Amino acid sequence: MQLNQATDYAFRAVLHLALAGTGQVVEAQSIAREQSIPMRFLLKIMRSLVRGGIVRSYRGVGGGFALARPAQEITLLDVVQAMEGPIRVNRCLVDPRYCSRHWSQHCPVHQALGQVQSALAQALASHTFADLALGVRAGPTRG
Amino acid sequence: MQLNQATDYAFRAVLHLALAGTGQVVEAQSIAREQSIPMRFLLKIMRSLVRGGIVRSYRGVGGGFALARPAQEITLLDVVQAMEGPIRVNRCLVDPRYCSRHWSQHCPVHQALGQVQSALAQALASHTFADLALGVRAGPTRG
DNA sequence: GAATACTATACCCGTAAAGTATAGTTTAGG
DNA sequence: CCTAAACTATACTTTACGGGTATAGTATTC
Repeated sequence: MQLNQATDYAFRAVLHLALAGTGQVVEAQSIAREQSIPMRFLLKIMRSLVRGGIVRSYRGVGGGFALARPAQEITLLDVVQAMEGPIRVNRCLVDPRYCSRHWSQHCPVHQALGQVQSALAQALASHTFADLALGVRAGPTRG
Repeated sequence: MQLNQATDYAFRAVLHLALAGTGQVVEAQSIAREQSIPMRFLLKIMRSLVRGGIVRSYRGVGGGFALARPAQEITLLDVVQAMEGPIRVNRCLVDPRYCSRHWSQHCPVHQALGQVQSALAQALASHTFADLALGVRAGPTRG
């Protein structure tokens, strides 16, 4: 029940780009350095974010990465999904092989977890990187 | 971002006991058989639930397991915590070693994930095993 | 006191997380 | 058009953990 390290790094990287400004190209080198992310691992992460349509990449001299759309249109959920695929609290929610034990179609655990999963997705979707960037600029609020 | 198999089994086991009735002793053998859980693995799981104060165990001939308190006082959250420890969406929320990158105390990612985690805990806590048991008895509702 | 049923540790194996390495492709600029 | 900069693709390594099994032990009932 935990996000993995790569996803956490991805949050920092996207926030970094959001702070630079939408469309502003930043090279991996500087993201890695300032966010303390191992360079090669960051590049791997960035490729997932590119595939997910969250950032754009620019190759060659003067290249780098930039947000593919405004920060207020990128949520935590978008990043989690780009990094880890669709969220699923329990594989039984998605793979019928794991849900046919004894109650088959009408399993109450299944139903309850479905609601939990929706709540989780909604919570993740309610935070945009514009909000987060604001949080940084506003200074310490120690939530 | 997924509950593990042991936790899923634990849900089934606790629900099984809830259906038997609070205080009603059921032996592991029959839980394992009816819920399709490997016997020895189930015993391991039950020990976590005992430690977590969710079920009581009875040794010796005629022994087994029973809910330690009424089903309406046991939530999905209780079981998750008994099985996996306190939920934490990101280790940075709990281990300062993982949160001091660049923004140190006032990290906006940290704050946002804190809210997500609260939402998740609340969603899990909103389902009791009395509710789930009702769902079973009510028959297929296909949520 | 023997059979039953849970307890405690410790072990095993496969897979995935986390990170590294090597080779390749695109682009800017001289 | 060649070179260096910067991302891409793939594959590999290492470690940890999930999922499960095995062995020996302890309590309880009859």
